[in-house]
Amino acid sequence: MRASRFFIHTAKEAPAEAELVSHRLMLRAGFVRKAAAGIYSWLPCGWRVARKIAEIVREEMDAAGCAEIFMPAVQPAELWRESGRWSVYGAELLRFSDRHGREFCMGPTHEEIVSDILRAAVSGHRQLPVNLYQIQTKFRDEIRPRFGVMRSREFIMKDAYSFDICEKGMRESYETMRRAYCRIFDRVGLKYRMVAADSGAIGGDTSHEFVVLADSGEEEILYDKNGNYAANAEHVPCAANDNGGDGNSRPEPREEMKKIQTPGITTIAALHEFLGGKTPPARSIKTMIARGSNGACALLLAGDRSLNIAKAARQPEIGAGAELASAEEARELIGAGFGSLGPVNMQLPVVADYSLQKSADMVCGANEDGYHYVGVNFGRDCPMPRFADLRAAQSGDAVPGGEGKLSSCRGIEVGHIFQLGDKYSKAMNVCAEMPEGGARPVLMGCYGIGVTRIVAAAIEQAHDERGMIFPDAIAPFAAVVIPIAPKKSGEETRAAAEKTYGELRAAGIDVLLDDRELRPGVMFAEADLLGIPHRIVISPRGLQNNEAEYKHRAADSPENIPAKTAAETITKKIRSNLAAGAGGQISRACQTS
RNA sequence: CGGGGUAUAGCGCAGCUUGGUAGCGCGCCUGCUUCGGGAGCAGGAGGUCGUGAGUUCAAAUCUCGCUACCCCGACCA
Repeated sequence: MRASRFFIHTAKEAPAEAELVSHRLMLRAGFVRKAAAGIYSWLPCGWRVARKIAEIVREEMDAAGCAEIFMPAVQPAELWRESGRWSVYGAELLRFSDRHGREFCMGPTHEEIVSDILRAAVSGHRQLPVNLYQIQTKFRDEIRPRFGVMRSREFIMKDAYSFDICEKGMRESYETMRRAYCRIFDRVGLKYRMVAADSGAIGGDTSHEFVVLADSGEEEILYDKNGNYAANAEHVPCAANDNGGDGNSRPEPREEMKKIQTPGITTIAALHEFLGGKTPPARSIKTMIARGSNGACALLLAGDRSLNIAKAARQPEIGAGAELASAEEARELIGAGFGSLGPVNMQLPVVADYSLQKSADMVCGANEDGYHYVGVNFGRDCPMPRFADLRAAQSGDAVPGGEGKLSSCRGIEVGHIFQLGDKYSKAMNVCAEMPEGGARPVLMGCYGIGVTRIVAAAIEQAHDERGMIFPDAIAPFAAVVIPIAPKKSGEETRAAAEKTYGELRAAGIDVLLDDRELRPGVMFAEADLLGIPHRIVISPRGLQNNEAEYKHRAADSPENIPAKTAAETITKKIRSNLAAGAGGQISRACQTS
């Protein structure tokens, strides 16, 4: 591609609205242009990156035995009513009507449509298994779109759906996808981890997330440095024998329970200070009121720990749809506000986190505004609560089922694979005649990759003050040839640049020739901003010694190489980089559970 | 959805307090010079000041409504 005929519009300044690095750089580099909140046009440079990612995904999905289809972005309400999701999905589903008043939505995902396709086409087990995928625009009406294409409302996603007749088959399909995903992210060239996303109601590996490592990521990952464990922090179980804090130190009560006046004290930190620092937050009882389908319940945690609401939902006292009660509800149920609650004389059922199991002489609210109890002990001053795993795991907790402590890092979710079982096939009657006779719902899996989000994640992961730094496989161009050729005396330089450019093209390298005859500084700045990994500069000065200058985007300084064989040299580098990503050997990032 | 903020040329901003018919930088166009890290000089194009109403002789500026966008919050008692 010749820069003179391409569409490169960069800016020195980014619009004020962008605060995330990737968003700023994408706007400065002219990757995208916003059309509305969370809705973007993809301009040529950005689109090249997105396309390259999509193409890698496509190749690996095809190689894994999936068949590409293309489903409608606009979907009829009737299918969503059939699956039950029309009423469940909420405001994130963008709904509208056509001229006849028929209801539709913009697809946030495609289980309904693909199920409808399957039930029409498949009737017997001999036609399965099948795995269909598409690369499509999705729409989710996010409450608050932000970070550019990282959390946009309209985005491009690869979604695949597998259909099997038995659980073993579903697991095999899942495993095939897991491996394909590892190959995809290896090839894309990013640092990532596959992490457990659900410890499993069904048991086993039912869901994995693929997370690109970046400090600005919204997901927290907890992992074992020895590589035996990695999971989304939200899904890390805390074991019964891991009590955290200083909870192991005082098994026997030493103090009598006393009620003390604590005017205006409603936080653990304020209480700690009020008590003169004597009772650490770990021995303060944090009492929260949660309710779900089964009722309301008081949850107790060590004061230095946080609740994981999903874990609360697993308690029989609470049940599905668990939410924390509002301050008004708490007052109605208990008669005291937040910060003054506690297990002593608590009318609601009580469940305590393991973090309190070995604590004695604790502090808690007195269920009366302005009062706390000190010297509280379970079993003596209030009934011994049932202990359960309620808290959010954090760095320093024990590795589940293993040795040592968890470490923490941040990442961006770019892929997620699930075993769905018969949830949709049952609701939508996707059945197949089984080998043993009789029709049964088929078992599904679904597998997503955020194509456009990967663009932002890649930039988030690798950039410097001058701009983006792309891996070879997804850079807008793998290489750029820059002639430094003054209008009057640059004939020879231009010719040499053309020659190198031609040779690179002939070798199949995706190369940009910057033939715009701009000042060198401008061309360098743009090449750096765009993150083009390999740069060859041809100058009159170099040509006198038969040399070209080569610099990798991430390198500190350039090196001189023979001009004659410059194209060959770069071709070799790029080919070896691409081969390393597609090496067949799945990277270590994928070997954690 | 609650709170806060912003809206002036393609982008970044000033002007608004104290009303008088719009300006700066980047970018764009023309010319000359320059040519290894976002050039210099000279000339030029480009704006219904988000939108609707109101106040006024006069509104970017004051008042009210609307819309869009951004930020914070919407689980830690």
